Amino acid sequence: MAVFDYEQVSKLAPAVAREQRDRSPCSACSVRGMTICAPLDSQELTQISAIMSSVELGAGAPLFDEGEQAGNVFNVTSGTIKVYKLLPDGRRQVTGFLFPGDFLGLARQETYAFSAEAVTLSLLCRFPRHKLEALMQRLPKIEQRLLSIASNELVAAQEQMLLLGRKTAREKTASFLLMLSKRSRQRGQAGDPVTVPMSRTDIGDYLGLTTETVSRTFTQLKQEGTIKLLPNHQVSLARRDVLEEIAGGF
Amino acid sequence: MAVFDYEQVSKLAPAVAREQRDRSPCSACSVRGMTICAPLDSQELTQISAIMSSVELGAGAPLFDEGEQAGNVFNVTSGTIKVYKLLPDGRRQVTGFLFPGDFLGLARQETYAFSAEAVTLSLLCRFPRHKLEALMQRLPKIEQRLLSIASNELVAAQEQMLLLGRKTAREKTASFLLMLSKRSRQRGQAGDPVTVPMSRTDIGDYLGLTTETVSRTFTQLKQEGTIKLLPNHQVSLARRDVLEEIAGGF
DNA sequence: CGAGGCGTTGATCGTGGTCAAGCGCAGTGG
DNA sequence: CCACTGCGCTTGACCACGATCAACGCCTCG
Repeated sequence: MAVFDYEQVSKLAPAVAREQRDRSPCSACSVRGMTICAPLDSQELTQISAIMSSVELGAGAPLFDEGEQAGNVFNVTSGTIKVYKLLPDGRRQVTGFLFPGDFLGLARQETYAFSAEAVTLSLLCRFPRHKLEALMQRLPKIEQRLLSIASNELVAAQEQMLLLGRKTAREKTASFLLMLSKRSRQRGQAGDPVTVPMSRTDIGDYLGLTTETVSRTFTQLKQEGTIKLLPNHQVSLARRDVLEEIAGGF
Repeated sequence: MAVFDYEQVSKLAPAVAREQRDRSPCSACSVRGMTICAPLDSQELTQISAIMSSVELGAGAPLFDEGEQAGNVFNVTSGTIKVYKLLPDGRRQVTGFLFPGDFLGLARQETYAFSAEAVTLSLLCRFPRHKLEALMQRLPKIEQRLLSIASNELVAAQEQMLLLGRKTAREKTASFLLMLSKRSRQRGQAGDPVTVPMSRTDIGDYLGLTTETVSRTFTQLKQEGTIKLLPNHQVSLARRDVLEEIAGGF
């Protein structure tokens, strides 16, 4: 009942479900090696944890909306977040999925350029932007780390543009599964039976396709024996080599 | 004869046509306010100009190719550059056009993630990466500026993903023209009869369309009276309001 | 046990791609 | 000086990939 209760809360009181100002949880952080905290020593970790608070979001709970005052930046520590933009008539483009270790909220402007929402139950570290900026003055390592993160995201964004502009539905889908698998491995999890926590609609909005086309393409790949659809949002990349061939250089 | 001669050179000896190690041309730089040099005082400009050299590219001349060792970063001072990625079978996605003031080559990895090529006769400032990084240690302002540039590019990349994944040919084309106009104004040039220096093929590869579709859409917009096609790669946005309505919130 | 959300599948449609031809213009050589 | 060549742009006819519209099965949740 307790769990259920709080999921209710996360839906009703949007943005932030539960938060606490932990003293120094960073030392036990399982994804520290991949976040902005990676280059910091234990003394510096204390400094950054002093300005940090943690946030828990239930599945479907919004983190922030496009156009909102950009007061915080975040680090995902568990769960999956989706980031998207909308057209006035409701058409949606998911510009990215974020997993543990990923950074979120880099926006040099005053407002967020996109919306963010939890796909599954998620935990994040939250840093007030002005405090982080003040800290950056003293710890330039953080700034360097942010630049490095931004550069990597830029490379990924260009790859995604290639996918959206020039790949077929089949190629997009294969690329997507390989991307999930690669990122799963990067954070030390299994690369083969890969977890696909997001809905067909979310996948479609990420790949520039409709749910129906995504579903059909999955079925097609399954019937060829290239992938296997398992229970609990798991997909086995039975023939990774074929998938890579279809994806076309990813 | 001299001018003609050197255009020959730029086509035959690809990458770099002409270069010189000017002493301090930065003080006269017309686009300094929008580049990485913007936050520097005159003494710091001397330092950065010491590691800089300038590059001139003829129309169509490549600057670097995807996968190449990423030894330099660049600043465009005049002309137009296109940046693109290729699929193994030759399909191409132009991920961006660069104009005077734009920065190029940010790649935290060892190799370039994309190719770059001159659309028109262009001039660039070139900075060896390792030297710029060394300079960044002493002038953290540069690093901040780079982070700011990267953040802005990231926002633009997300906007482009929305365009590629979710807009129609008509919407894409309208958005493209408005983007050109906006950027032209940003660097202090006319916003209305806007210069469109790139070919229909380049536009198509940027918008995820074919040349034929781009051409047809231009014709359609022209016949409606929304735009006017003028000589010398000029396009008049006769009905900017209509264009903005078509573009759908850009 | 009923309701609603998500995923799958089928039938049909339409936007934009493909294939092809022709035009205009610039550069080239006779 | 002017045909010839080649490229970029346009236009037309046709096609196909993925969208749209619709129905249904399955599972979860109430």
